[in-house]
Amino acid sequence: MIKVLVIEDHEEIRDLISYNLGKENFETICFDNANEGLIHLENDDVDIILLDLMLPGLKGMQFLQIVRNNKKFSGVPIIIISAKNTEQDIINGLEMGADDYLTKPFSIKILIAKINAILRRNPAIKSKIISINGISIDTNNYVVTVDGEEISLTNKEYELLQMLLKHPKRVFTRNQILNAVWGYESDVYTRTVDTHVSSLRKKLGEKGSFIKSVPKIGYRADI
Amino acid sequence: MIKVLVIEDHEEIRDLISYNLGKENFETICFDNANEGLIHLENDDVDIILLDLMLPGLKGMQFLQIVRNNKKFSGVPIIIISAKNTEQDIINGLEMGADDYLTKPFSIKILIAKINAILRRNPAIKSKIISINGISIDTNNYVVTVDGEEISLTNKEYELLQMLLKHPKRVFTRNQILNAVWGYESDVYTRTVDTHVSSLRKKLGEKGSFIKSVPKIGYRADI
DNA sequence: AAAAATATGTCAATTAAATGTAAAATATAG
DNA sequence: CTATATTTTACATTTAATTGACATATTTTT
Repeated sequence: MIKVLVIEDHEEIRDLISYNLGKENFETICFDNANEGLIHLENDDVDIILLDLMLPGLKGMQFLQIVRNNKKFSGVPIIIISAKNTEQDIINGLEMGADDYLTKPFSIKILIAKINAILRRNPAIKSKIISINGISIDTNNYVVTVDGEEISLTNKEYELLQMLLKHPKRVFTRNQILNAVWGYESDVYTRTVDTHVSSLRKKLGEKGSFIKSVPKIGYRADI
Repeated sequence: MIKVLVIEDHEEIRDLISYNLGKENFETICFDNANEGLIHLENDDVDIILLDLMLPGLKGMQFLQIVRNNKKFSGVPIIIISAKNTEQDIINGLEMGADDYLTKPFSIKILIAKINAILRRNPAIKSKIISINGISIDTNNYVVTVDGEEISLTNKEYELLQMLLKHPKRVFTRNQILNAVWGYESDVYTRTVDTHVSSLRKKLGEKGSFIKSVPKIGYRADI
């Protein structure tokens, strides 16, 4: 699902955007200020940002500048939605790094068409990276690194690792793991999981010990 | 120099655009009809297209459709500049594949800012030669060289190589490759990809080994 | 606390599955 | 019609997954 970060201090506009994008199957995350938006951006990847300029606290243009100067986020498309509608306002916004600029009042349908046009051109290939405690999984590229060193995992090992790390601390039974990694109809021997856990631990080296067995139940990532 | 193809039947507007873009160091190629624009596109690569909709002969929307359905040009950004200014006109234009839509009368400065915003996001448009590790692809001329020696690839091999090298390290599934190289409606057997990988590796000689298979997933350029 | 019962760890052999590639069949271009 | 490119087929090769055996660890019972 496409995640849209909305930074807009007017509640009615936030609700309007949220409601209409929701109908188009976008997931919206809304904030009434840029500071919180920035924090969210640190913690969760988003696909596109809708940004108001006149905000309390951190101003929209400052937010834009921070995001564009940060390597990690600089690829995220940004559409400015603002009541500032002079030629110079628009030029400033675009030159500062916005991908498009809509002036208020705006048509929600045009907004949606513009979001789609931008996403069409930048297929959300942003790498979803799960990274905990020195182990990171680039889920787009199937690349796993331990302390920066790439290690090579087989498909089952990879899927298993991903499952465990997506919910650290949570205990999974062998059957849950079989269902998730092997598929529901598979009639594989439960203990096959153990073999894969074993080889996964081995490949992870020292870090492998974070995979704890929970006797009589299954395994969990104690990390 | 960035080449801008302008398709606009009003001479004053063509001149206005041409003059102002010239000052910004763009090269403009202007036509008063879409047919000639299309022929030009066939013969010379352009970086971005400015398109009027109400034209004599081939209409702007038809032009847009032709360009977007043609694999060779579908990546070229298009900004529509039109007097058609209803919400539905704009939505149609964007949904048909335009990257932006300016309504007349328009600000030339905003136009320039928008062109820059679009080009900023598609840097690949500017660099037409991909060159990594002794393998280089001149995407203007469809020429591939390995250590300076030109090699001859078939079209599918060429497209495949280009796809892999545009995103080194990234893993592509066989289906992603099929969609990108063969097109969405193609009903070609997945393993055909393998055959082409094989012949591509062979033609690349020693360097061919950079194409790594990722078991159960697909291929990637490990380069 | 020791012994018995049960569970997990891991190696090595086996089985299964995916990839590599040559060559035949088909399609396309000139 | 011929040459070339593309797709499919078939089989060889490689790689991964699974199982069984036994060692080690943990839990339960006495």
